[in-house]
Amino acid sequence: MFESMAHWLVKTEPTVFSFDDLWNAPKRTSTWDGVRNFQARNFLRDAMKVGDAVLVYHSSVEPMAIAGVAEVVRAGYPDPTQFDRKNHHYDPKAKPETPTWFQVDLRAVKKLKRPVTLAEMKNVPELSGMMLLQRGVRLSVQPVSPEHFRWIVAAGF
DNA sequence: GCCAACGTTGGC
DNA sequence: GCCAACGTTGGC
Repeated sequence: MFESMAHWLVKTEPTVFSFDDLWNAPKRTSTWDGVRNFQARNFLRDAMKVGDAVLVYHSSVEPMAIAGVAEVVRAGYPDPTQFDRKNHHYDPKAKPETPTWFQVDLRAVKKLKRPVTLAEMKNVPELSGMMLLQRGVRLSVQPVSPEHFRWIVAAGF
């Protein structure tokens, strides 16, 4: 079971929702909603499983960095914001019978003592294959190899 | 604030 | 089904 645990990275703009917000949420848990990209949706819907480990990355902020580690506590289920007309993420084409967008629930597990910055990661040869660091890749939910995951957690400890 | 890169939409 | 136009992401 443990060996099949997958590793992920999710991006968030901390001005909207930060790792600290997750850390301070009831039970340190929150839904991870609002993803509106099909490839990311597929990971949320089909691939992320309870117990999977997740790096939480802060984008569009100084410094851009991995802020902490979370775990999946509920696997993919329909994102209700797609049906909410008043929500910024409302999708008029989505139908409750056949939801388009999915979310998971995440629980904060570990706050890195030292955020691991994008600038730092770019200079680490071992991380050069990370999807996050590839030119033009802007997936907000992406898989991470166990090696890359371990390197980052160790660097931030 | 800029803009490269990418995803989506819609006319044809 | 092509592809130009448009919108978004997200680093710089």
